Amino acid sequence: MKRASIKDIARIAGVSVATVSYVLNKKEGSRISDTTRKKIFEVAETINYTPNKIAKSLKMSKSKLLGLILADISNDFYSSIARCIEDEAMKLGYTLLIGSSDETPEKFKKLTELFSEQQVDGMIVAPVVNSDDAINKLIKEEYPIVTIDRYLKNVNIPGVVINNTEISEYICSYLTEKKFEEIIYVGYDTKLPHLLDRQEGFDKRISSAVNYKKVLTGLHNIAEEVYEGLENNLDLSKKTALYFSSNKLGIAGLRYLLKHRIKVPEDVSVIAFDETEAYRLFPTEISFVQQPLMDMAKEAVRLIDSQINNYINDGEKVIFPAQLMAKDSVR
Amino acid sequence: MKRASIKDIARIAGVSVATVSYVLNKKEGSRISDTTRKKIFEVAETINYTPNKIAKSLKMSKSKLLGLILADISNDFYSSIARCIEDEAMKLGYTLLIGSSDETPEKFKKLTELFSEQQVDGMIVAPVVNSDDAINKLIKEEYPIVTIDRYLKNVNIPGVVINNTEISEYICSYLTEKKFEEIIYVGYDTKLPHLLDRQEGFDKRISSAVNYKKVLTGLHNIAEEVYEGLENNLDLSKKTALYFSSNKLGIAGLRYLLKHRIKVPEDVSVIAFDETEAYRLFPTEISFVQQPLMDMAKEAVRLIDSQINNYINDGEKVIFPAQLMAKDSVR
DNA sequence: CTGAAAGCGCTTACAG
DNA sequence: CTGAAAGCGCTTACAG
Repeated sequence: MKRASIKDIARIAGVSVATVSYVLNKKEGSRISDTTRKKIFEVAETINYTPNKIAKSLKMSKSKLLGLILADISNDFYSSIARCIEDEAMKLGYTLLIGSSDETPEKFKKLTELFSEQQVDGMIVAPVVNSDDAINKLIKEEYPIVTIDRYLKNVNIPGVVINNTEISEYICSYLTEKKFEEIIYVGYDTKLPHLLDRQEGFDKRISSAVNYKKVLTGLHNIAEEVYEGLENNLDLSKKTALYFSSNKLGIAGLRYLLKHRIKVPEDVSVIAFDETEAYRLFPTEISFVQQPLMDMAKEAVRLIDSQINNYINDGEKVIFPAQLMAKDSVR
Repeated sequence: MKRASIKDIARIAGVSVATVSYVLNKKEGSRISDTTRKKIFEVAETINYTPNKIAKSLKMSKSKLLGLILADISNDFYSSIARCIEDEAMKLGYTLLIGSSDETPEKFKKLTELFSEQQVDGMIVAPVVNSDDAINKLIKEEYPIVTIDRYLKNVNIPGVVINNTEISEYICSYLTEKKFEEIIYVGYDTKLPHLLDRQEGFDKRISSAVNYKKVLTGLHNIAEEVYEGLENNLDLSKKTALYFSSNKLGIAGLRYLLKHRIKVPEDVSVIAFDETEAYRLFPTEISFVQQPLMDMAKEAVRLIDSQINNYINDGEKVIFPAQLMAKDSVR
């Protein structure tokens, strides 16, 4: 599958490669006669020419490739983000390299290296715990990079986030007003700042009048740990609300309730983070926290593109408001 | 962010670029003294050298890039496949470009062109209706390409598929034995061969004794059309079974049942294609058809890799067996 | 209006 | 054991 090159076109059309390059790139300034222009397009068509972007990239020091590092592309939340980013990136002429870090700094680092070697023009990443080194290395090289969804403390790069603290504060107030006797926050035992924010926002607003418990799980064994946590903490004799701070937690928790035939909202009330089709197969419509993925994706791509074109790392975070979509799962 | 090159290393270490290239690539044959070897690694480390794969790609005519074209990366089924393929590809040193075709031949074609220009070494694709031209063009160029999940009639390329016809035959027999009075096949009104296979397999085994109906929807307005189809066809006075031939159809259908408080399996029995977390939040555990995604991904990557290393298009399809995971939704 | 030439960062056959 | 040189497929400043 030897591919035709610009040189082949030049030879066949009887012109120089320079001329071919000019007409194929439709450069304004260069005035090439319509005859040769036509000829060149003709030849290109007949020999089925496809430009070699790799050669162009090398010459131009621009690959029009964008790296996207997520925790796990098979997770609903991330695949939705990936989809939005794909669309936005394509609008600006970028092609996406996608990788999943699996929440491990090693894999994360490996992906940044891989992408960097492949000369991506920039990266959009959801950092994992202890990925500081990998990211700082990129920053030192002034590699364009922005975060999405997550961020890192003490690492100063632009990114898009949601108002994690505030939305959790809001949820807490919302639940408090409903006079629950007990509220269980189901979250992660992690150092990821955006998740801690969700927790702290909740903590901040919690009334001393309500019985407040936390169930925290690791990032890897979610279902089992949620089951165990609920088993040990859920007390149906009290009017209780559950707040799941991610889609995975929400799904695990709802499965627990289903399995034990615990009715929502009759026996217990539920709010879960993120939007996922799964919630919609639960017998009760679940109140959930919706993130504006489309807007976030658009902004992330805009940020990375502007950084690529003019590198300035002001560490600016663009904050989008998440929204409680109140349904029937809270009473 | 000017990056260090092999030339920089050579200059600082006081050797030629050839020597640097040799040691960095750890070539066996070339015997470079341990002193210079050490020196070169040292310099590379201190100036923070990252190899430029683009330059290497150009020289070697190998990019170690793989293109993956799916219908929609945000669909559970495809994002799971993508995840498996990502892992397998990485094992063989490939990096993944991912794109979503949205079931339109235009977008599909655009992606093949984009990927081809980016010099991917090969593509793994789930073709859409009328993508024949785009694919034939690649074949003519002897571009390594394999299909996954789907295939095209009259287009001869290797690929991995499941035994769509047989599994549907099996499901049909399985349901028939249970003496349903009415069976509704919910599928797509499409020309995609793998979906037609599912339908034909079912048709083939259907007994004239049972009342057999089909609800077919377009690829784009699934939820609404499933609702309407069930509204018009579901007759609860009969002992009925529903067979949803994809996860999207299954989810839409289950939502319909939920909304109308139709109990599974008391009022109606259900089998759905594909595995998705969503099914697990439905009050009844849903019997579903499981595809061996991991094996399929592995084989797809193996196929494309072997095609890349030694192009022979024998059009061979590797068929994996899907499996009915019988749960509580059929009685 | 068109072309010769340099150069992007690599690899490798060849020579020494 | 090491280096000079060609070349992968492009772009572009410069010259004519």
